[in-house]
Amino acid sequence: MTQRTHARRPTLEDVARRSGVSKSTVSRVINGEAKVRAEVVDRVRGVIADLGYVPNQAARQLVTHRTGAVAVVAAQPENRLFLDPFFDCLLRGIRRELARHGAQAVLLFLDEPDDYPRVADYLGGGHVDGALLFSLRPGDRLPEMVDRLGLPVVFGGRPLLRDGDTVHGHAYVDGDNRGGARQAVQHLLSLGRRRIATVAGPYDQEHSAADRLAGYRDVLPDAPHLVEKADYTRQGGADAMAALLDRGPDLDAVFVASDLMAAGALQTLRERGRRVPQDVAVVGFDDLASIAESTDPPLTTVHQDVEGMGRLMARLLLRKGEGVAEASSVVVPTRLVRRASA
Amino acid sequence: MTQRTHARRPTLEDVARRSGVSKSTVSRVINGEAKVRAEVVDRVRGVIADLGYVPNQAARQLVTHRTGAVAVVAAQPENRLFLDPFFDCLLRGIRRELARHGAQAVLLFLDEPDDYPRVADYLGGGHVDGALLFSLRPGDRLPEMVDRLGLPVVFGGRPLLRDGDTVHGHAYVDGDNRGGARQAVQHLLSLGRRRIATVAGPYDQEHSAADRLAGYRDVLPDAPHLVEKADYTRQGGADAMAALLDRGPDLDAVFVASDLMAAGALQTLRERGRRVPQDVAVVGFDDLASIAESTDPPLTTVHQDVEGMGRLMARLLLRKGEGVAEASSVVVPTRLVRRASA
DNA sequence: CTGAAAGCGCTAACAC
DNA sequence: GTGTTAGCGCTTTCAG
Repeated sequence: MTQRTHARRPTLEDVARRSGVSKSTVSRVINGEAKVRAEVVDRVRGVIADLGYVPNQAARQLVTHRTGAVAVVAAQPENRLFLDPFFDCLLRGIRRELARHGAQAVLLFLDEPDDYPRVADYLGGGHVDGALLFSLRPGDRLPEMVDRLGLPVVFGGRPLLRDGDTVHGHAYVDGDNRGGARQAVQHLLSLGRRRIATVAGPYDQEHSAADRLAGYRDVLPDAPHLVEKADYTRQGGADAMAALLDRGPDLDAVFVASDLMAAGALQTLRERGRRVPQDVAVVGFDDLASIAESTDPPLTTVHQDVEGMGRLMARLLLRKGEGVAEASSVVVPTRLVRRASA
Repeated sequence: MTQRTHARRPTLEDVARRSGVSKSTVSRVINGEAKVRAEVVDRVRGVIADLGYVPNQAARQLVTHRTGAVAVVAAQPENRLFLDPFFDCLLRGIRRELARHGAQAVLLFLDEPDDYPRVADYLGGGHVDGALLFSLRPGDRLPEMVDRLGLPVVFGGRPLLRDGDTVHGHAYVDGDNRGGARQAVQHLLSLGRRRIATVAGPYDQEHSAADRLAGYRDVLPDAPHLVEKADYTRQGGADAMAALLDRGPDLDAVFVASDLMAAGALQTLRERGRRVPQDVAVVGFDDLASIAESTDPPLTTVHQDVEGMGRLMARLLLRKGEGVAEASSVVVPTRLVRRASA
């Protein structure tokens, strides 16, 4: 004898009847069309409020083909995403820009293999007007799944495919990872440092990491490379720094491929009694205020406008949804921000 | 002259025509109903694959009133959520349980005031079958908005209302914050500690923090309380610990209301040259593996089955959606996990 | 400015 | 087993 709690929700028809007008008129009021008498508008609005009427999106969607929602899909390997302020910042940019256009961002996670078909169904089911895709593993099958659905998509970071090549026709937004890394290493060089090591990101997994490492190599073409790979986490950075010190005790500078890892590296350096920047100069990457400004010493790092990148992604997607030809990809420039660590 | 990229997507009708059966039959095949000849099933399946047909959820939803999606809504004050493994863990539990039932979790953030109406519209628009609500500020208006929509809802943590009272009839899942805090402080007492301080959470903002502080007071009814409030962040914990040491240099134990803050507190203690646990015993709260097991020394802390709480929330919501009477709220027990810090 | 009518794509009785 | 028939709640021509 359990009783359903909610009565039938009021429909457009109910509102129409109560206001003594037709459904069309109510619809016009709701959608803010101009050609309705002010008096009628008020009456209808009143009834809507009275009844607590909320439009049924499914019905509306069925005819307009628009949902007002955009999916942000992120693979979440080993919690990385959640603990990295980078994503937080990017997401904020996305949300703000979408909000400006009245669209709701909904975040989906890709975690276990089972998630793929469900997420693909969701994306294909017309729940959203488009999707922003992130941190997919190389060769991830989601891009093609989404392709087949004909859903507008923009990638965060240049997508890495199975064959190591970039998808054609897929719009993406990325920072200038290689150029930024060059700036960082050149700066260290200009400081007179000669034994410059690097803590790289997971360059076999992510383009950004591979590109930053390439930038390091660009500037130091024949130096004996002192490279240690980490996983973009703070702890990973700390461990990699330790390994670097073991392998090259005489290093006098290090380019760390993310601020979060750099924070870890600084901690290791402190524990090992190296002064920063006197003994070892450190440059990070990202310039996330929450990290770079509060490390000890504050971090010299490569700045990316992360929130701006998020906004840009949203804007590209929205434009794509409007059927504007090929939304082109964009690479956002970086610049070095000097603080105390180098 | 921009051209829409995608042709009209195939509909159920198209599939029916191509397979030489009626729409109903195709519908039956799709929804896995038994009473269809195997031969027909195969044929229809073939056509579906050929055409790349994907059901239009809006249409389906319009008649079934089900979406297969559940919203997880979280206020995200000052990035806290994203940087706290607690939420990560909870969310994992939620996602796993929902996935088991074939439902997709979609995460929405409440950040700026503008977000409220949009999120309320989204929730009320029939995009989801229910919502899981988190970390709302006291007196948050979302609960009533959602109430009016008649959307099934379960809260994470006992909801704090404007008048400081708990909503009636709202299901919630919470840890035994007060009891857990008592266990922690009693443990410190049993260790022979007598000057027991506490780093509290934002007790004016969150029930969990208020309850944990109450538990501390329960055990130490007349001791001179050494309480410092922080904001559930690592840095906040570090700062609060410093303040505590300034105010009570002779303290010999501290109960810190979250593992993340405890990690910060340990760092401060180390910097101030206090040995843990010899000089100061430390107990945390949450028992998040990613933190508690990797601090130095490993953290003695109050264990909560966070992932389990997430699963439970999902289960309660699903049950509610099925119209099962009042899904009751549940308080999950805690237990002390001894490691090296106390 | 407003109303009538025709769907959008799907499911669910109900017949056959 | 399978087809027929109504809608679900909304927007959108098209008349008036």
